[in-house]
Amino acid sequence: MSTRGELTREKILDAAKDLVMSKGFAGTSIDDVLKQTSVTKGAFFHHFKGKADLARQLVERYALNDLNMFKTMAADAEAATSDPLAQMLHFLKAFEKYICNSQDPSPGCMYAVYTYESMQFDASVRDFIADTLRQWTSIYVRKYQEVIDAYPPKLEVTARQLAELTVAIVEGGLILQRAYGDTSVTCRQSEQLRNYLFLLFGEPKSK
Amino acid sequence: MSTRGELTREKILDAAKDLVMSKGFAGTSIDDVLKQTSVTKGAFFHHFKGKADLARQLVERYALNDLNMFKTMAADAEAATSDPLAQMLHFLKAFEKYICNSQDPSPGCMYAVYTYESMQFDASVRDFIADTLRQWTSIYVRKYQEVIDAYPPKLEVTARQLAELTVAIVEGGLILQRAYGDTSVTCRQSEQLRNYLFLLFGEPKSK
DNA sequence: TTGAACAGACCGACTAGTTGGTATGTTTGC
DNA sequence: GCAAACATACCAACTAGTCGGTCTGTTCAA
Repeated sequence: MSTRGELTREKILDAAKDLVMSKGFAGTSIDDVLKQTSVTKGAFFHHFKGKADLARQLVERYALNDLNMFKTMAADAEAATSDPLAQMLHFLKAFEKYICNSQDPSPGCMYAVYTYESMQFDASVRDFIADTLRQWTSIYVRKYQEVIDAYPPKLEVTARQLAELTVAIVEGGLILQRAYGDTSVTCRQSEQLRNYLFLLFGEPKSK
Repeated sequence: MSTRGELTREKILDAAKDLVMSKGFAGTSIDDVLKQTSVTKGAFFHHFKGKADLARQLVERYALNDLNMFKTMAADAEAATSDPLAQMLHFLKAFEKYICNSQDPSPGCMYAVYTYESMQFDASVRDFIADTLRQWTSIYVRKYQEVIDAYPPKLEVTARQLAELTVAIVEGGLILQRAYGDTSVTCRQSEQLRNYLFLLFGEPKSK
């Protein structure tokens, strides 16, 4: 699988990810990527049809990695306990651990980058982002529905509201984290979400 | 105050804001702004030293408007009631009304744009964003501290945590809102925050 | 075993258009 | 008349993208 060509393609995508994350997509030129990777123009255009193709491949790879990590964490939580609320809390704690232990000083979300430069990209890329984000929330929706079914909430809430809130808190946390240069912000937001869930649903019955 | 020159300067900033919000800063060229405004290059460089200066003036004006609106809403809430919790809820509802009634299909936060293209800008602009965001949260911190002092929270929380959560929920909500093209997302997030505050502090004693 | 045929990976000079920015002149309102 | 406000022509650097060619490894028939 990791032929020579595949290796350079990955190298390009890795560098592009870092550059896009710090300067945005429009702010990153192909020459920037080439300089960073010592890859030549010919090689670049051998692997990518153009800059738009780079954009697409970049976000598609990101989404794949992202959903994989997400699903691994979810499976982890499901293996640890059968109680939906305990699973959710387990998942959130795992996420907090991951974010806090990341040595990246200014991490961020690729979807957010693309969303705030949305008009740069053609509709299919925008749709892909929206779909991925929807897919992401819909997994949360299912989980939260199980929680709501098992634990009558103290206030009327829908699974969708909680799912969107979960995603929004992470996205918002990452922005503050980047702006402040404080790596612990997103963690603290996630803790607050757990607080909210505790107040809504109480303690999980079984550990 | 609104001399002829001031008018074109405002016209440029207005157009630049729209463009930057939809394509990002690096994705917006000076020529784009000129085309949109029918202003000539000479006029542009008469009012702005360069693109970096446009960036600074843009975000400074945004911060000014933003903080003004924020303070107006806060003063409104303080005029309506003297109870800190009731003030906070009043403020959040006013904010929700403002966001929901905005006809802008894909609004967003200029700070978020700049934060995700941060390496485009020099350190002073980045610091300005961080300072403004800090100023924003610190007003929340003071308010939440009053709430905590008056209403013993059901869980141990700091005013800072709640303040950051408030900002994060809005920032995250705006991203989802843009990505989905759904104008009601941020509102719903804010409602969830009010839910959390209700569970933490209960009903305000006085309306 | 060898060498012709082929294919994927890569090179880097080149181009047409765009970029931010400047230099110089003209208009406008007081 | 004078300064702020604006217009126009221009430039050098950079941009994405092209294109003819090379290098390296594999396949396969003789």
